[in-house]
Amino acid sequence: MSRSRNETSNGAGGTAVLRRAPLSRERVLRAAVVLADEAGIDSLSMRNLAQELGVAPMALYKHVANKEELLDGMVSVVVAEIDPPATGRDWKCGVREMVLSARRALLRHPWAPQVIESRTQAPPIVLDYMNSLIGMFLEGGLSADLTHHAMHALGSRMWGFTQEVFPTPAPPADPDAQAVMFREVAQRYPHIVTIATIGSHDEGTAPGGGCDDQFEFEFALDVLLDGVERLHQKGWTSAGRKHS
Amino acid sequence: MSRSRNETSNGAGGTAVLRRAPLSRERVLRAAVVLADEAGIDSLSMRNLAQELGVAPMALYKHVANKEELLDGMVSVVVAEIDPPATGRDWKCGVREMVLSARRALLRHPWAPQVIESRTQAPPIVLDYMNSLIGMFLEGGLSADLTHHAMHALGSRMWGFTQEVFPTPAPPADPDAQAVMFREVAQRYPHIVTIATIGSHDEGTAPGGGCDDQFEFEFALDVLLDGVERLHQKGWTSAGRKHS
DNA sequence: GGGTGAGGTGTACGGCGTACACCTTCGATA
DNA sequence: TATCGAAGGTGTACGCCGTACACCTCACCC
Repeated sequence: MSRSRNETSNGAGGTAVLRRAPLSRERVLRAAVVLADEAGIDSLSMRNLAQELGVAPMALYKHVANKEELLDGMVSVVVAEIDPPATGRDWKCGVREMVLSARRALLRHPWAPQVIESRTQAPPIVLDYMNSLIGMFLEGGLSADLTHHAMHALGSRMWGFTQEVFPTPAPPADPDAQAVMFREVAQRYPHIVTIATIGSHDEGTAPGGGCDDQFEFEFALDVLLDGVERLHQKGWTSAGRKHS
Repeated sequence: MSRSRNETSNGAGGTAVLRRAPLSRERVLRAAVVLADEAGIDSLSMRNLAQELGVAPMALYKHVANKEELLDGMVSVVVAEIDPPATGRDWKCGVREMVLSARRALLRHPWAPQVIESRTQAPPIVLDYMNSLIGMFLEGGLSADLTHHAMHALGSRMWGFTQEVFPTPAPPADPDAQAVMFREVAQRYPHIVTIATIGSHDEGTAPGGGCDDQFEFEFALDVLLDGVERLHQKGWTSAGRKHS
């Protein structure tokens, strides 16, 4: 409808006449990230994304091969947001800092863990990230052997998230039903109730009511890094342990 | 077609005339597990499962509310395969043994990790499992506080798997292309190549060629358990660390 | 000025989960 | 023994999904 002359000649070339902002892989990926951020990953269908961009669904396939590649691209966008750590630090601090930066990026995109775990190929930028993490271990003096296993031990935590399997069920709204359920739960799962009701002073009624995710994450990360450090200091090699 | 008298009166009641084995929640769940085991989780659609059972798709909905509940049930079937550890052991051995039993169960059902991670509610048997894990920590003398964080730190590893994000890409078949790619990879990701080519003596050509998953799992599990044990011996509490 | 290739469109196909109305069967009850 | 109601199974249909394929348009270049 309203395509005025004003939209013309917007760049160095000086000859482009744009009816609408032209699609590009970049634009598609960014729109996908925004859509997933705002509407949830379940709302990210090729059709929805196309609509968001004011374009026919099939137009997207001129810029991404298929939905899998779209998801790969979205992961790349997120990983590109991870900051490299300040240089010249202790390897443990460096790794810690970088992983926590990854975590900050992931928290901005709640869909990312799930999508990352579903990938079957690592995009190049993802390998770059892993490469620099490994580099920090190696430059810190850890053996390639120990570094290898440390990376495996980090697992998904190197992306800044811990898959929280079976998230806490929300307690029922009705206070009576809540009391009944609490009694039943306490009887069948006494240990769960024991550990769930310490620390969460505000909300002691439901298992795991108020965990501090950030604290849990750093706790686990530090246990791992401290453990690896200790093994390093002991001169650990996998040979001595392989069949014990 | 061929429903003979031979199929009648097959049980205690003595009056049942069966045209085919009757459906039941139990049968549906077990068939779903078998189908997922054999054909992969992607082949598990309500339609496929119904066909496998010789039944119309909608018949399944008389036994499970919807596909989510079907998946919940399948997880329950797998978790039921986990053996409780021998009693009277050190807490660390007990936990270790039980987690490794969980791992054995999971390895029999390769689809399980993915399905477990997609659950939003824990079925009762899953809570039973967590409850008994927690019980072992507590009976071992660990504080509820430390146990709580230890469980979080275990994360998905308490189910016997480590989500291997970005699995190793398969090297190209063509040996020439393989050599070229290896050079490129070594240039861009030197650290990855460094840690990938140690230890895997048979297959040193591709990153991460031949990792021993079981070893990696136990390594990480032991780092965590040892770390927790050390904190326990030091009388660790979360209070001292919460804002350091 | 005609050809070319990149980018966008429209239609259609086969799959999915499942709502809904329906039919059959069978045990419990009047 | 007649009736009824519930439990279990069926068939159809709807609205999603990813995407193959043929087509159109139009800027650009020889």
